[in-house]
Amino acid sequence: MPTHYSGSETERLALDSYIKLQRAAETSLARTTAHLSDHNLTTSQFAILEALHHLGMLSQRELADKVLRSASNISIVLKAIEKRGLIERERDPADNRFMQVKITEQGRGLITSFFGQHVAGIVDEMSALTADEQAELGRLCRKLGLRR
Amino acid sequence: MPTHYSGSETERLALDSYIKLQRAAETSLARTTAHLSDHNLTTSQFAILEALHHLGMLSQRELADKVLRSASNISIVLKAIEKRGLIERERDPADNRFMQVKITEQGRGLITSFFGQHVAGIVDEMSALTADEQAELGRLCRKLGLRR
DNA sequence: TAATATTAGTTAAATATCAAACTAATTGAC
DNA sequence: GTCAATTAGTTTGATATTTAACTAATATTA
Repeated sequence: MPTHYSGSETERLALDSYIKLQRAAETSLARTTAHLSDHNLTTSQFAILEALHHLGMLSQRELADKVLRSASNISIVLKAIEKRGLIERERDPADNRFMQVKITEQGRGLITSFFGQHVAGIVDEMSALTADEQAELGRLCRKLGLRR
Repeated sequence: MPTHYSGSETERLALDSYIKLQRAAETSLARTTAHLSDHNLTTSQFAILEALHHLGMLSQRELADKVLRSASNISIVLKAIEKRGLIERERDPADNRFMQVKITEQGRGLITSFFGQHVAGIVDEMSALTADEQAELGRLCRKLGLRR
């Protein structure tokens, strides 16, 4: 017979809010990124292109920190979108360890071609909550994320 | 020159709460599952074992629905933990399409050996928020996740 | 300045992930 | 009752992801 979890009220509350947070983030992400395959982009590729589009030239280290991925992961995803001509990179002359990564005109064209719809999808997704609720969700998530 | 996003207030609010939700979920997940490697378990393997531990015997389809993964993914992750003796499965005699997947004593022993610490880690993680805030976060996430 | 430590990036090996194509079993429609 | 449609699960091919081991470049320090 399976034993269902039954701890203190504190535990139940923490586990319940934790799992709801994970579920909401996962389903919202899935719904708002489903359209990316129409442009032959993965979520990871899009995240990198978006960062480069909005922030300009970045090193791979900075990119890794922005999108919360390992350096090796960035290396591999960049290789794919570089081959496709969406980004380009070269060594920093001032410090040859660094790569200077930037989005190409083609990459910028691709992003801008659907960025409006992408944002509209996120606005629609979040419209399940009122403006006050969205603000409160943001506040709670920031407080949780900034922990430690 | 990078152009930073600047849309309506509605858009800014939606994008801001959306990205904070994604960030909080990702960092909380990373922090609360970091210890799993001590037991040679991946997050996916743990999610499946946990579901089987708490819910008893499940088909692979049910398991896929529980952990929000594709059927093919379940198939592959189960193969790994089956080889390790943590789960076992056999065809359902009543309907030979179904597999009946269940956790083994060894699997149950492994889970129970650290489940207390796992829960404690989640409680600690969520303790960045007050009880009222956790309840509100849960409510907002549920409302968002149940969308449509 | 020479040895050491740190940092950026790549590669390798392992697992995860999905969609699509597939097999096998059951259900439904006629 | 037979054939079509559906459902469960597996395999394949592609990309993602991490850690660890590695190379190359810069910084530190003695």
